[in-house]
Amino acid sequence: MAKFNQIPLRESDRIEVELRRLILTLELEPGLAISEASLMKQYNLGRTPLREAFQRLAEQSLLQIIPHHGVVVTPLNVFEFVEVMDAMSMVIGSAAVLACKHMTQTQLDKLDELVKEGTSASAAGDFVRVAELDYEFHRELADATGNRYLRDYLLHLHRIATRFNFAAWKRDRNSTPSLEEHRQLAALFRQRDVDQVKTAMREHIENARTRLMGSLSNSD
Amino acid sequence: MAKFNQIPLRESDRIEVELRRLILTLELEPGLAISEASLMKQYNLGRTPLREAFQRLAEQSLLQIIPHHGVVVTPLNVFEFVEVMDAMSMVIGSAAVLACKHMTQTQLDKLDELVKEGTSASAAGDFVRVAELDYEFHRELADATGNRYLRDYLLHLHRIATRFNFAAWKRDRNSTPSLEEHRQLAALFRQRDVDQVKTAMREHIENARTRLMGSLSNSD
DNA sequence: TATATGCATATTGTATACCAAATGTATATT
DNA sequence: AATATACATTTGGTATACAATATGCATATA
Repeated sequence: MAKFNQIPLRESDRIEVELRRLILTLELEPGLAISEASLMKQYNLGRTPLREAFQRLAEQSLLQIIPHHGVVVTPLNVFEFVEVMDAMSMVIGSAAVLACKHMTQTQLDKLDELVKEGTSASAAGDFVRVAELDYEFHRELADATGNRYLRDYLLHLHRIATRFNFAAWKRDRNSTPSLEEHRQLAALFRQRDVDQVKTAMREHIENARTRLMGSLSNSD
Repeated sequence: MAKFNQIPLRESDRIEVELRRLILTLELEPGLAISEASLMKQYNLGRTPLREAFQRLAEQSLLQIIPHHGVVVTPLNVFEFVEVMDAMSMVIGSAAVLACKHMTQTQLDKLDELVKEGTSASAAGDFVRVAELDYEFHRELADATGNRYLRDYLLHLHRIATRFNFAAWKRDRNSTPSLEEHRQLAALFRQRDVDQVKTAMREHIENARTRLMGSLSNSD
């Protein structure tokens, strides 16, 4: 009788999540060639769930499958970064307006909580956690837009951008997402100040762009 | 020495393309449950390429994989349609501006050619072909933006919308994409009239929205 | 040297058999 | 009617074998 109540976790889901984590944090280096055999041994998996995870991650632009050649972690380059941020800039304004209008009390509280957690994670120098919370912050925002397609797009772009965030941080430990801006944004959302939210959100993105461009443009 | 020269076509690619075609044209009815076994026999395939195609199509929101239950063609409902069109509206203006600025002579010619082909396809009552050409038109536009992420997003949204186009057409044979608007747009692109292109493109989307809403809102 | 050719090898792509896990349905029980 | 149980079906995953293709290396040719 139980119908989709508790989703069983497939092996392919587990490895997908794990690989995505490794890719986003750059623990799997951009451009790295991945072989099925090594991952099969390393994670004690069969080929089926592994290959299915590959398909999904490739569809998410995190892997590239070159037929009969192999799987490669999608490389990073500055041009791609510019395109992601350009794309983000085009929609973040509309997204912020929608989110501001629809955001629930619960979501507002969640934003505050994320900022608080982020502050301590930042103080502890836990960049991985900071990046996670940054993602969660933007997820609340994306959810609040109430538009599924916009939501998925925003989070897709954010994930792509995350890799550049890590790349910048690895070169310059001072290059971290701005907690202060998140705090400010959370406050503006609570005030339901649509115009200010829109402006602040656009600035937030542009600040992230310039901050990362500085760290990324050292060679490469 | 030959390196990635001619991409070999995998079975999983062939079935992915075929299934996508069937889904977009509604030959595979929204909500339909698909069984591996039947498709394996019907297309004389093994499970592996079939299941990998499923993964990719699910990632494209065209299929839904419910673990241990089955694969379902993603259902259609009016609310989803509204969300797609809202999402499209948010980016189509920026996209049009970029495309207008970057469009090459070759692409301008291609637009004219697509309009011409569309006219004859429409005269012949070949709706499938009209829909194909509509997609190609928007693909040229999306390509011309020069932003990969924006491009992929636009085409993703267009594909989702395509299913609603077919749904509307099946209820009302007079509900077809406006060739005249495409013709007008092609002319404006050629004139490099950014402002007019932007306005016309927005109207094009809104017209499509209202046209389809009329056909879709009869029950369901 | 440079290029071309052919073969051996490794890896991916596909097919198949088998088992485990979950679901849906039918039946039985209260 | 509602709940519980048993069974059949389907998918998820493993293991294995084989086919198809790419790569590397050795050799041959200019």
